[in-house]
Amino acid sequence: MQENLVIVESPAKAKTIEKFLGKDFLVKSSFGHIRDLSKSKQLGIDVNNNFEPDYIVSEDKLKVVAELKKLARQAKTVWLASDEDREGEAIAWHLMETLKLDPEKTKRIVFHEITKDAILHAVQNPRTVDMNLVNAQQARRVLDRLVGFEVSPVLWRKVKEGLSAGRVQSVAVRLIVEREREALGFQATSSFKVSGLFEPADEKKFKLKAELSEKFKDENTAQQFLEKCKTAAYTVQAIEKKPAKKMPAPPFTTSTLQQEASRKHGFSVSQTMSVAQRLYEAGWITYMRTDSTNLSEMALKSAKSAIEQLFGNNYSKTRRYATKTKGAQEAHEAIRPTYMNRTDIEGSAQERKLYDLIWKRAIASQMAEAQLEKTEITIGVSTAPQTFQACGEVLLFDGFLKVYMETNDDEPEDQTDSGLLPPLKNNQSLNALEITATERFSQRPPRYTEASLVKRMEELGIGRPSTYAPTITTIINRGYVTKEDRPGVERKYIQWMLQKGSLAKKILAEITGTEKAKLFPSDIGMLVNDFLNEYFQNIVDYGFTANVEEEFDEIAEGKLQWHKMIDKFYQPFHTNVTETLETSRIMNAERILGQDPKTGKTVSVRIGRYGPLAQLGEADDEKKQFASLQKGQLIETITLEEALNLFELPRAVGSYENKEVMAAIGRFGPYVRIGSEFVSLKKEDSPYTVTIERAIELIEEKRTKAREKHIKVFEKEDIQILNGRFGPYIAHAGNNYKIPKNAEPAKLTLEESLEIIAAQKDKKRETKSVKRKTASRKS
DNA sequence: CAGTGAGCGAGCTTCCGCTTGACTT
Repeated sequence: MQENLVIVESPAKAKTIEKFLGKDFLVKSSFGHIRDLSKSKQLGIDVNNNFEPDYIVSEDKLKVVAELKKLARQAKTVWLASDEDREGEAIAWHLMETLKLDPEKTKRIVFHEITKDAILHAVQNPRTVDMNLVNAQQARRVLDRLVGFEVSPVLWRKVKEGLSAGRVQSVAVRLIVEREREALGFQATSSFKVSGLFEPADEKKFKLKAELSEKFKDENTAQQFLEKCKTAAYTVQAIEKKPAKKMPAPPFTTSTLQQEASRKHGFSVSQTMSVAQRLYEAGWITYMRTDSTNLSEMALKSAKSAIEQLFGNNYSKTRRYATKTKGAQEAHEAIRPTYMNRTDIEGSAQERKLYDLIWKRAIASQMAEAQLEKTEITIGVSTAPQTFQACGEVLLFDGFLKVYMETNDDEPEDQTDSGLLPPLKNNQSLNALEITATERFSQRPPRYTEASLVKRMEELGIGRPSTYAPTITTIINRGYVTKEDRPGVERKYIQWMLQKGSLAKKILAEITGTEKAKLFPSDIGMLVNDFLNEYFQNIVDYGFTANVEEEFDEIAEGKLQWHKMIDKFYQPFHTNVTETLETSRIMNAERILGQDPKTGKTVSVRIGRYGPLAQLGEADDEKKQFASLQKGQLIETITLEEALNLFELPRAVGSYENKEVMAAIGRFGPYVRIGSEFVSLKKEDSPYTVTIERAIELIEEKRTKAREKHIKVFEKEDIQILNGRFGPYIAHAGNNYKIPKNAEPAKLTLEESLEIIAAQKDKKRETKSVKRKTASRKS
């Protein structure tokens, strides 16, 4: 039995460290926190006794704790090596308490990078658990419990059961609700942008595109300008050349990795995290939950040599990045490849894509800046004071751009023409081939993507790298927010063009406002947000976390007692909770839309037991009718006309096979129903107008498809050859198997089918064991 | 899978952060 027991937070880290420490050390993992506030009592906190927390070992940690307890008893020295931040220090303290460790034989150590030197150095410089830091964590934990467990029940009483509120999630919802209202209230304004296509008057070798320095507010002034252009002479007034440079971005943190993986590969935030987790466990990258942009000295060195080898000495430039993020704890390095010279890895397509991104970003961060030359040419118009500008950019030295360029959140609408500009001289005269004035609209604020929400949360200091993805899941699960696509709408715009001396107007169309995988608030999300804003303004204040963080810092420095800080917060907060329970009304977001012109009955919308609904008739009307609001409709914005339309469904379409055919909109979109048979409508059909002929066509189409579904069945062996969405496949014992390309599905024999199944089962097992192998070899 | 919307009023829901599998579609 080893004399030394080292406890870290993650099992992958344990494996790595064990290699460095050698035989005398046994390295184990606590798998994160081992204790938490109890839930059995009211709050898990005694608010009348200095907020004494009631900690219990979490259900899923009982086994780990039992094992660690046993090993700790057998060890001479226990080394607590959890992260050097608030949470890590608390984990160390909870281990002390729970494992009943003897302070005499317990040592607290920390290291910032996982290298042999750093770890040996840590072992030689042990300290004791920092109670101030632990107390800062207790304050954080207790505050979050108090807020979450006192405000949520208010929502159950006043809004709807099962709802939740919290310091982090409620602000995340607020961001989304406010952005939605900005978008809904947005009024686009338009202006006219003028561009010209020129060529030299003497030699017609090349063409040059340039833009007018001024935008015109309306069509009239734009048109007037074009009139002036009819008789104008154009000359080059100035050519200006300026050197410029571009700097690489710092290496990834959790939040920036989530943003780039989303922009470059369309990964969701949780997808990025689970792929990164696999890369970490296989030993390809450093820890993926970090807020630090720092790279270890070893990483800097190996990046330098990798860059020099791959691109040459002039491409390398060692850079150290300071972390600017509010509330960053910096217990880890930035996310980077374990081996900087490893340009590619084995793994799934997703793993390789994400690794590639991490490698490029880390390498680029240690490369020279790009050198550019920017050129700006000004073209004068003899009949008007405005000038045209052409901008060009020439790359003199690519530097870090050789491997990586960060993308932007706000996709610019028109690309500025970059590249080499043609050789022109001052005072050279030009001909205008065409001059166009195009109507352009101001951009509506875009809805948040998961990743852009994380970015905003990080800016506000709300949430931590380990909680960004789970927070998004929570607000979606509570029904506050949905992630969806919304189609754009067609918008007309005007274009005037001057060509060969004559002016012509065109009306063109573009699609605008398309949203893909964006976050939209639901009615309940908006209602809860409004409720919290009214009664718990301080909790959903954007500065709330930042303010309490300052106090947590004071606690960590030993300048403030944690229960005093909590007491100062709790007294007014709790009074507010009690008063709100007594005074606030039950909220259902009811809106009266007006009267139904046909019946004169009142039309209203509100949140009911199963979600938002429209109601025709007053509450005491015995014949009142209900209809659910449809996807994308909000109580806040629905019109009387739209609400009345909801009562048109379900609609009797006609009859077929002596049965009535109905059309309606369900959870999965518009459908027609005959008996208990449901058939989805196609994009071009509408449940309001679909005819019986069309309905029959759709029903028969579906029936034919269902008949064709079964290509072949071997009943005895439970094997079916089926036609699926992605083509034919084999179904057996609850699993599906691909049919090889060279095989003909209809002609497959039982033996061949069994072979296919067996072969693919083997493959599955193989890939699993390969993964396990790489994991144990590398980490 | 495609609905519901009133009501006895039981007994339940809920937070944030630190970790990794064990689950299902």
